[in-house]
Amino acid sequence: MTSRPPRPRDRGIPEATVARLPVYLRALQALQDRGILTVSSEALATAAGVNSAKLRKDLSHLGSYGTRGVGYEVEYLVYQISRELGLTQDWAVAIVGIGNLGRALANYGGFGSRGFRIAALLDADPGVVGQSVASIQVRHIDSLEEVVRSRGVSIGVIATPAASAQGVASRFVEAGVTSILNFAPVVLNVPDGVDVRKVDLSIELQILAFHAQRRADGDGRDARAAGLELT
Amino acid sequence: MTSRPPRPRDRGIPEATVARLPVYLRALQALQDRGILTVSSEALATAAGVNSAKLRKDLSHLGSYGTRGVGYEVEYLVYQISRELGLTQDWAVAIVGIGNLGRALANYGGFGSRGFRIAALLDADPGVVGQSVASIQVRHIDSLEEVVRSRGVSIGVIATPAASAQGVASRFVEAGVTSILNFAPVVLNVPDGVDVRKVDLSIELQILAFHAQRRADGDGRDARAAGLELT
DNA sequence: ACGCGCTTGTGAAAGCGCGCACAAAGTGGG
DNA sequence: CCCACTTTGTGCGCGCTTTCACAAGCGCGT
Ligand SMILES: NC(=O)c1ccc[n+]([C@@H]2O[C@H](COP(=O)([O-])OP(=O)(O)OC[C@H]3O[C@@H](n4cnc5c(N)ncnc54)[C@H](O)[C@@H]3O)[C@@H](O)[C@H]2O)c1
Ligand SMILES: NC(=O)c1ccc[n+]([C@@H]2O[C@H](COP(=O)([O-])OP(=O)(O)OC[C@H]3O[C@@H](n4cnc5c(N)ncnc54)[C@H](O)[C@@H]3O)[C@@H](O)[C@H]2O)c1
Repeated sequence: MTSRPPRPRDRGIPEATVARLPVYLRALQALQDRGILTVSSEALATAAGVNSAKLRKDLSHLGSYGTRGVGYEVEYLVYQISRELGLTQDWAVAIVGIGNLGRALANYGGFGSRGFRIAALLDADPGVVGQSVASIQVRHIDSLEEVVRSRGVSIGVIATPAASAQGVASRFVEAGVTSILNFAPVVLNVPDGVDVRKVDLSIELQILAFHAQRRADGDGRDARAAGLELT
Repeated sequence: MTSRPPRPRDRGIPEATVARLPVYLRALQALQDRGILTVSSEALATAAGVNSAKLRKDLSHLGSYGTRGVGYEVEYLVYQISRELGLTQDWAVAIVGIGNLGRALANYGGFGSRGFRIAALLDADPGVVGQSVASIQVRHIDSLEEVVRSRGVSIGVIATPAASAQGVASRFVEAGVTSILNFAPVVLNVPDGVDVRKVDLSIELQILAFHAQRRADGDGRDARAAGLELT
């Protein structure tokens, strides 16, 4: 739709690379904690569980931050990746649906450490509203628009039952939230320009089951399909 | 590798297709609940949030189950996909680490409905062991091997802190579990033949942040990069 | 019986991502 | 100063994935 040829700027980092940057970042921070100052692509790739050429190509998209013959300076790379991912600013997150999963998310300490701050918890159940979860008062879903505006919420997390998810998503969008993380097992319908990511545990299990079944079938008929037989 | 002629259906289903089959399955079951008997690729694709040509190609990997001019019979397709994914048998799942997340998973009702049965809960904390979560007694991690054997566990879920995850994974593998779903933010090291899938909420948020920042940058300097400005 | 409209199944092309392999660039020792 | 060694950055080919486009197939109405 928008013109592609007349856009010489190469701001486009491949999606696959973006998905791996957080993994590199975590590995780098682990190295930093151990007092390590520089790291080679080979070592970092091993820590991140990827091929070293892929790692180098990924990093090359952010610029040339390595030194040939030496490697990458850990601290500088942490900063560059953080900046590229937008983690140098802090992001206000609102969680809707404070049930089993919503509570676990609210109580999870690992978010705040990376620039994400839980700014609000919302639920529709009068029995839940008013409760204090992880030192945050749960507010009623009707105040979503007000909360988004007043707290500057830019990321919405949906942890409601599937039936309510689309409604919540629409309200998020209307309130101006353009980034949504959805845990409900439904396909959300949102306008262009709104970014939705889905986490679906059930799908992950089904994919595991598929491969497990295939291994089992193969063992029966084909015998040497996989290098199993551990112990 | 294996002979082509004596194998009517090609056993190799592309990975990308496998990842989408559960989505189709869920959409089909929603249609089934509404009493709909047949569906076109176009309608099902919309419900699943994909391109219709992609859906048809995906389904063609399982065989020719559609009728030209009509579409697909919902019930038959549900059966075929379920069978292909291995959901016609039931899978015993063990969850290790009964903290915030482990409890949410244990209390989640959506697993049982698709062939997955929570067979055991395990933890290392003496204060947690013995507790009853979702009507299941939490057992000590030391009994992992025994539990895996006696309950026929084939899928292991890791919801422990990152520091313990590799150890738990190794014990799962040694006990014969070849499918692992990992929620801890670490790269697990396992032998060939063991299938590990990772769910990392923190990474999802970081990817959202990246795109959100890019949109914000574009709006400031470039103005018409995305079709935002809702309402 | 036949033709019309609808929908599937699939070639073909384009796009994207991965990993090999190597030249370029830097380091350190002599 | 030079040479041997290390490690980055990337050109290139390959295979997987997506999408287009259309012939073949099916049902229905006449
Ligand atoms: N618990 C898990 O481990 C798990 C695993 C996979 C998927 N999920 C999905 O995550 C979602 C939440 O699961 P859960 O186990 O926490 O469910 P839950 O029933 O425990 O909690 C849902 C919460 O959402 C609230 N809610 C319902 N409608 C709402 C609305 N319109 N606005 C605001 N709040 C509303 C309810 O009051 C409740 O507190 C579900 O869609 C589920 O399928 C959960
Ligand atoms: N809670 C969340 O929403 C969330 C979000 C993203 C990631 N995670 C990840 O999921 C994991 C669990 O998170 P949580 O919030 O439930 O943590 P938690 O601390 O609440 O629970 C961890 C549980 O694991 C048990 N445990 C520790 N070591 C063990 C071992 N060796 N064997 C068996 N059990 C052991 C602990 O006793 C505890 O009960 C962590 O790795 C976390 O990073 C959690």
